[in-house]
Amino acid sequence: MTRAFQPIERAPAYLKVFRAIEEKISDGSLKDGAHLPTEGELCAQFGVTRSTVREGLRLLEQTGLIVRGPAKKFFIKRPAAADIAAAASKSFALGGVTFSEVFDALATLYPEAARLAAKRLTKADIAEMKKAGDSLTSARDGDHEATVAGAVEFFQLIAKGLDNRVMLAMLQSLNLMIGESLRQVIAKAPRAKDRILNAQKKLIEAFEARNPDLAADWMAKHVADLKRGYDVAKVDLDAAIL
Amino acid sequence: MTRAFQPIERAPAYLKVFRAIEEKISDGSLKDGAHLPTEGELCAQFGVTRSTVREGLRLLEQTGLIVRGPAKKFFIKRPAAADIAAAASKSFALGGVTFSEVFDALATLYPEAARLAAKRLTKADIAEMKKAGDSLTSARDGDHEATVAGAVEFFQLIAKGLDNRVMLAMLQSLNLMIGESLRQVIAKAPRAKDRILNAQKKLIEAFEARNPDLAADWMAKHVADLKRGYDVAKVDLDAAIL
DNA sequence: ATAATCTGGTTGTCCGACAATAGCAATATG
DNA sequence: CATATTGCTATTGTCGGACAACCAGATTAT
Repeated sequence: MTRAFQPIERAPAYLKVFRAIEEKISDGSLKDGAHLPTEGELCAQFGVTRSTVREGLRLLEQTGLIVRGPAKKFFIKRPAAADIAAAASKSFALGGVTFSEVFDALATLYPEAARLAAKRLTKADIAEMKKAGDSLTSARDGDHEATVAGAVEFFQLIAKGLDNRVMLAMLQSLNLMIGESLRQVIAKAPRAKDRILNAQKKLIEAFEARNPDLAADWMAKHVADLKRGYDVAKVDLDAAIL
Repeated sequence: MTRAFQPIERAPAYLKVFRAIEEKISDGSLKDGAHLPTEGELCAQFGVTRSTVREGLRLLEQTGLIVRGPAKKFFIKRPAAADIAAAASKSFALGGVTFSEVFDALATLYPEAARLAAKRLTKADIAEMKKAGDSLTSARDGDHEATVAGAVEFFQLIAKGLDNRVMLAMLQSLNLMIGESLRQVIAKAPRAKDRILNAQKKLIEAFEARNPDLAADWMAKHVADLKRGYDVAKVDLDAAIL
């Protein structure tokens, strides 16, 4: 039989509020940085009560499309790579992914990232890496926290230098997840800092020489080294991260 | 002056509700698949009103930690790779990433994914790929939708076969984002289907031969071919996806 | 036994209210 | 005059109660 009627779309009002605002953001009617009307104003426009509007706002809030500004007003914000990375890594953690999965991804992605980096990093990027390396060098030897920070910082700089928000978000989410385990490794592996510094030096050289293969190679070694660290530190690779 | 008092922690009640439930989920008190108490019950336990509880629930809902089951009850769900991928790709789209960024990531990740796949895919995985290939082969020639579906399906099977949820999520988010542009390419590139099928065949051979280098190589070609398709279809690589 | 109906519990939405808060203006203080 | 204090106002956060819509399961009718 021919269907004379389409099913009418039934969705809770709070969802419609959410979608309506999301739509306005994605099509550009609500520009990045603009602020949302007050709850009362939204009630009037949508013709629903504040409770309903507020439920919609909670959805937007959690999606990261709006952020609180001064005076508790909401401002439109298009999600940046860092937000996506943070949300993803949190979800991964809640989903119970293991160290081994994270490490696996790291070992797969980062050598290729390094390869790209050798082609794309600007002189300024490389200069920043050197500076970060210097500050790590001068850090007190037993300062594990500084070593972890330095190692992650280096990864971050590579990711940023790729000039690709998708890859940046992916690499950053790995960085976030690897942090804790790195802490354990560095605390227990005696010569970790020196080995990290050496790998960074070699990588920077490869970047400066614009030698993608060499960069990928050293990054692979760097990651493999980290892998050995896991064994030394007796990190259970099959355990869920955090 | 010495501070005698620490700032007392002030957070809206709805946020506390969210965090409390999130905490119970992540520490395992609320197991996957269990159902949340009714709103009324939660009100009683937290000592807040339904409006407040509901705002907290909206946050959980959007985070993907709870899903609606029968009778509109909420069930606990630890986020799966597919959820993370969907959320990430949506955020990327809202963030305005371009085709070129997505393609760039694709070109970087997938050859490595294929390399891993050659090592890890089970016979069953490969059999499934063959079957998918067969159904694509038998699809009507002008059926672009089936071709797109077949191409994406193949990518999905590789991603799944890696047995790594982190990589799965990343690859899936790329798959989601590439879908639309793939549609444009296939509609305009006359011999697209044949070339895709050929690449798939070669890849499957490499998988069966357990030859990682060969697999990576063919995947690189496959991706490069897609790249040419973009030129032919005159897709603006600097345009935002969707 | 199957279909139709009732029923209790739950969600979605509304209304109205009020305390807490933050920004801003008016005022007091030096 | 400049700065600190206070008061005002708009907005948010929370409350309580109310009711229709809805759904699963029990009950009744065919």
